[in-house]
Amino acid sequence: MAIDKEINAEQKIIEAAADIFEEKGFEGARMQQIADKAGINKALLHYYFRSKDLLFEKVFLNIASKIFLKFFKSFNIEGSIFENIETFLQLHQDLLYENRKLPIFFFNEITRNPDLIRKLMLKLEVSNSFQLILKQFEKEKRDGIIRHDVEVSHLLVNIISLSVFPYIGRPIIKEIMEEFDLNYDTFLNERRSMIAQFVINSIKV
Amino acid sequence: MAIDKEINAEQKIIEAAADIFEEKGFEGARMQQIADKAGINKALLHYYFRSKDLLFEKVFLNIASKIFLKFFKSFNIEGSIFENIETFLQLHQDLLYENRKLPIFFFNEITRNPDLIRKLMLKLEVSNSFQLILKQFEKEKRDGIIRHDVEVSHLLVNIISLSVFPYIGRPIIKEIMEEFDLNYDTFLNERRSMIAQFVINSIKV
DNA sequence: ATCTAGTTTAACCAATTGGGCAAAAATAAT
DNA sequence: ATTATTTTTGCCCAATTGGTTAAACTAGAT
Repeated sequence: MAIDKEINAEQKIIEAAADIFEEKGFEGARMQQIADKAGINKALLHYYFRSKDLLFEKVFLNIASKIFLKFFKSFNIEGSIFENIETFLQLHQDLLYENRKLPIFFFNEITRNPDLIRKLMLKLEVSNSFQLILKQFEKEKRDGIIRHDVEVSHLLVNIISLSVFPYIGRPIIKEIMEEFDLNYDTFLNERRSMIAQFVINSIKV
Repeated sequence: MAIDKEINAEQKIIEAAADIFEEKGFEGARMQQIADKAGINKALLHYYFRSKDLLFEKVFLNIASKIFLKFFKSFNIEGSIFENIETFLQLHQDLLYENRKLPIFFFNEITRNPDLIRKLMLKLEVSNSFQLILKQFEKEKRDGIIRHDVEVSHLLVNIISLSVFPYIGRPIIKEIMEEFDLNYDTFLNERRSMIAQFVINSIKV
């Protein structure tokens, strides 16, 4: 924390804003609250970022870029995706667990303002990265590692759905489970191996 | 529309509020906008519902109840779920397609205010209804219709994940698909049969 | 030491927002 | 027809919010 002292105002703002925006969303976040959390005067927010919109855009693209890069990186593995599916499903789960609040935040904000997606896609090469994954799936289909009748774009969406949705549905899943004395975090943990098995069963030849 | 004339103010407010809240969320919605859409004076909102919070709660529970009831109803089918999985996955997809904006709205609001879930569960018997579905799955497991190593609670979450997530991720899925001249609605349509196949492959004996 | 450029603050502002109130209009009861 | 009750409206209000501004502070250059 001694090193943290040297951090400049601009960076302090970005970090505080990330926390507040992630928790309250764009509409619910207050500039004053961000300033308080950053420990600076509210006017500094405008000095560095002009407006709430611009501050949000900066922070949003920051957060989303980091996660997407880590996600894409997880696919850079020797050997076929099919054979390593358990490995990087574990990586995804780690990523999700460390950023539980991110999914609902991300999807809510891009629904509110779809322009954010376009800006994100310009900053990263989102489409390209997805395309690379799909090509790898296609190759494994041709090589007979994956069933021939599997539609790869659906496979990718399926994997993401199975991983991400339980985090989006957390409040209701948690509440229902607790009614039956079950634990939500245990449930998430079970899914780590379960999702892999579920997917493998559906696509193995 | 001639009959609609007879509709009273209270009902007009509820319908207008549902539209606005669903589109803008609680934080983004404005009481004035709801009044305008309902074609009545803003003070009437408070006359009938006291506050924005109470109006929202009423509307939210209304919307959520309707959908959940329809969802649970879809499981009331003769014969095993496994054998009819295609049938009611179709029903779910119809339900989702008619209410595309609902999922992200619902999950965002219960994340913002988890108390809504508790109130919903008191109004309906959500836990009980889910429990019934799980029991049916268990029975089909014992009867050897479903693989014995399938964990039924995960199966249910998997099915819901595969169905619902593509609607939550709509903005980004749509944007990426359009980059490759593919159509999002077509994609959703393909999933109707695909999800069933994907699930069947994972749980058939 | 003082000048200069960038940084930070306190105080302020206009606009918006949820909400309240008293009068008016409509409806029901006598 | 008149009274009582409910519904609806116009107008107002205090609080909040994003944003501005001018002054004060800081540190490096001369």
